[in-house]
Parts: sequence; structure tokens; C-alpha cells
Amino acid sequence: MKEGPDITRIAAMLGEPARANMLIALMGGKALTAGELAFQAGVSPATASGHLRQLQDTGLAAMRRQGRHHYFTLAGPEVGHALEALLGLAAERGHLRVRTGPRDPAMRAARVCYDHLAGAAGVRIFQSLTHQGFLTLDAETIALTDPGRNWARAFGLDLAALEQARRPLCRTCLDWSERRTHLAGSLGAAILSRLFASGWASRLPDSRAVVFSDGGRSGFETAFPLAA
Amino acid sequence: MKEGPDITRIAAMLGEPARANMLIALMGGKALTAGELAFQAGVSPATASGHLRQLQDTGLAAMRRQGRHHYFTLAGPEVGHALEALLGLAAERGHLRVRTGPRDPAMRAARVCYDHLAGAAGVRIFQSLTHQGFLTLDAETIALTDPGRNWARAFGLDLAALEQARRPLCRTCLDWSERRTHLAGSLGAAILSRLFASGWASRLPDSRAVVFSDGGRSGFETAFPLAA
DNA sequence: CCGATGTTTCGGCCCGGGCCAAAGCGTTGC
DNA sequence: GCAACGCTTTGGCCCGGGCCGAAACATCGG
Repeated sequence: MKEGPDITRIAAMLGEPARANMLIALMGGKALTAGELAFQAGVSPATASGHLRQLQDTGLAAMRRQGRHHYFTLAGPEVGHALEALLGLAAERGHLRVRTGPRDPAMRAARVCYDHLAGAAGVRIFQSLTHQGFLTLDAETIALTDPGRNWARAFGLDLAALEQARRPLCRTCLDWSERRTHLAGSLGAAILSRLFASGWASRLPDSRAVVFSDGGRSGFETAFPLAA
Repeated sequence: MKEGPDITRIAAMLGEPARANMLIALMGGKALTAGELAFQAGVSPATASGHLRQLQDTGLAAMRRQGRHHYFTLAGPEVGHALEALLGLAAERGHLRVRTGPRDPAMRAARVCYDHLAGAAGVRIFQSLTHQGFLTLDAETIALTDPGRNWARAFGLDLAALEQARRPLCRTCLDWSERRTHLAGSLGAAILSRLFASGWASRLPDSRAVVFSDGGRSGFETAFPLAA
């Protein structure tokens, strides 16, 4: 009965509040320094350093040194996806963190999921693109159609550069708040950066929540119409 | 930074080898007694009992008393899916359990994933049904087409009964060994039971691995042809 | 009833691992 | 250079929780 992968090392990492807090903070997609992560997790720098080493050893986090700062990120999109999956199960089982504050509604509306947009707004993007025939869902993967490629260019994305990347262009990710699929992959990431660059949306400080400006909201709604 | 669900309770459950072993044993879909789970996990009955209580308290396992036996199962399909997701990340990160024995190839070929078929054979079912136009993938869900309904009836499934159930008819589940989608949901479960009932396949004792009989294999391959 | 079997509860041992303060390295800036 | 800053390492404390044996509880068969 000892076949297959070993869950326990990874799960043990996520099972410690300090480490889980760090990883969830990193789901914002921004690289954070060891000190910032220590603060987020509510532990001393020394303790945080130990945890961060473990996260690297298990392949969940990656480090980049820059001067005297050490910047950490999730080790890859898959880590973000696994976290979102666990968040989904936890939400379903009613395991909630204590201080579910006023930011919670904002998180449900729109939030950063590692490097792409999740929440109601993320789901809307996905549905709009599929209903307009810009995305097709095949047996295994989802892909951009030719009309979809035109749309992407019109939206201001550099498709050539995106397809250069090693990671898949399109990928689905399951949402813990909406229980629906939203768009991940390099395309999902590019759309999010476009939203930020165009000033339509911006991040709430120290949070994964994303808020739209007034003009941004209406622009978003016309750019991603729902089924006619 | 305290919004959203709390991962740690669930992750801590999976982070302890004894509990993880129990849950993985339960992924076979069969209800197991406390004693059997104790043996699977390699701990004393007393220890196992404590773990099983915790698994129930966190909503991961469910118990049904039957005489002096207490039968345990996973608390729902979502638990199985979350486990499979973690297994996928662990496999990708190279965290392998120690004694990866001769049963490993069999597991990759075909295994039970909670209540449906996974592994190469499970992926084949999914691909065959989609290529033949029996399944459609919509933005959010997958569904059986009208030709698909005819196929299902011809295959000996009681569609009316399946649609009666509260759980969705079709659902996708990501495979740790194949890294592809396979079919879950009540339809996936029904197909698996049909394979067992028809004698085409059977379970390896004390394992999640599924083996085909000689006739069963050829029957399976004609019943689920790959793309023409 | 009484003993056999399966499961849970209780008590106590003990180890892993989280935690911090203090000391040790690197890097940056003056 | 030297001092300030950021991070890591070390050492030691301590608590949570896994583990088991023994005893209590439940169920079944006779």
C-alpha cells in the first residue's frame, strides 16, 4: 500500500498556520521579502526564516536574492492552484479564519489568484470569452480560437510573447468563492496586468482584493459582455 | 489579512502520515472498518480511533455504524478530488512514498479514484466519449449529449436513476498519474460499477489498482475507441 | 447471562517541531 | 573603514500531539 506520491510533506507545510499564512500572502503574486512574510505570519524573523527554508526544500516557494533583501514567491502556478483547491474544500466545510472582515466581500468580487484574476470578475471573463466563441473547451485543454486571437490583440495583448513562454497559454482554475471556473495560464495573467496597466483596476493595499475604478468597471463590463 | 477559508485544519489532518494513509485507503471507495484502517495506517486501534474522530470532526470522513463494526468512508467526492489534487502536486514535486512497488504500474494503468475510474483507462473513457460527441464541455460544466444518452443506455446504465441523484451527473477530475482529465460524477461511478458487474475488470485485493480480464480488455477497447 | 470481538476512552510517555533571543554573515551606504 | 540593516543560524525552552497499554463500553453469539 505504499504506491504513489507522498502527500504528507506538502500537507504538513500547509498545516502550520505560520506557513499557511505566508503562502496565502504569496498568492497575491507579488514577491515578498522575508521580513514582510514574518510580519504577515505574525512570527519573529528568525522563525519565519526557518519556515521559508522548509517551503523551499519542499518545492513550494522560490527565493531570489536582491541586495540584502530576499524575495520569495510561490514556486509555480500549480502551487497556487493546489492552494485554491484546498481553500475551496475548507470553505465548503465551514472552516473559516477568525476575522472575516469587510474586505471579504471585495475578495469575493475580485481578487488576485497568484497571477490572474479570480472571484466574480474572474468568472465573468471566462464566461464572456467562451460565450463569444473566443475560447473553446476541448477534451483536455482550452484554447484560443482565431476570433479569440483577434480579440486578444485588440485588447492590447502581445500574443507572440505569450506563446513564447513555457507555461500553457490557457488553463482553468477553480474558484473557492464562486465554485466556478476562471481563466488562468499566461493569458489569464496577461489580462490581469492589462487591467492594472489601463487603470481599470488596482489592488487594495496589503490584500489580494482587486477594486475597479468607476470608469474601469463600465469599461470592463463592455469589454466582457455576458451572454446576449 | 484574515479573510477567507482556513486551510490549516484540513491540511494538518493530511499532514500526519497515519491519517493520510487512512484517507488514501478510503479513496478506494470501499467503506472500511476502524480496525482495517488501523492496520492500513500501521498504528494501534486506539491511535486509529483518535485519528478517525478528528477526521470526522473536520468533515473529511463519515462513519456508519453497523453492528459492532464502524464503517468509514470519505465524507464526499470533493474530499477525494482534493486528495487527488494534492497527490498531483506531490508527484510533480518528486515527493514519493518509499516502497513504490510492482503495483505502481498497475495503478497508473487503472485505479479506483473514490468511486470512479482513474489512470490511463479513466482518461481513455473521457477522451473516447468526447471525441465521439457523447460529452460536451460547456463553460462551466460537462454534459451528456442526446447521442451520449443513447450510448449510455446501450451500455447498460440506468440514466433515470442516475439523474435522480443529488450529485452532478458529469464531473471532471484531474489525474495525478496522467495529468489529464477523467470522468467523475455519478456517470463516472456508474461506468465503473458496470465494468465490475460485467466482469471486464476487477480490483486487486487491498489496493486501488484495477485489472482487466483478457476479454474485458478487448471489450473495453472496442467500447471506448480512440479518435478515428 | 458470559465470553469473544470490535471500538473508544483514559493516562502517561516522549519526541518532533514551533518559537524566540542572541550571535553570526552579507550587503549597503556614509 | 564602520555602522546600520536584513536575513540566517544556533541553542534552548516548551507545548502540542502522536503513540501505546489497559481498562471501559458496546454488540453479538451461544
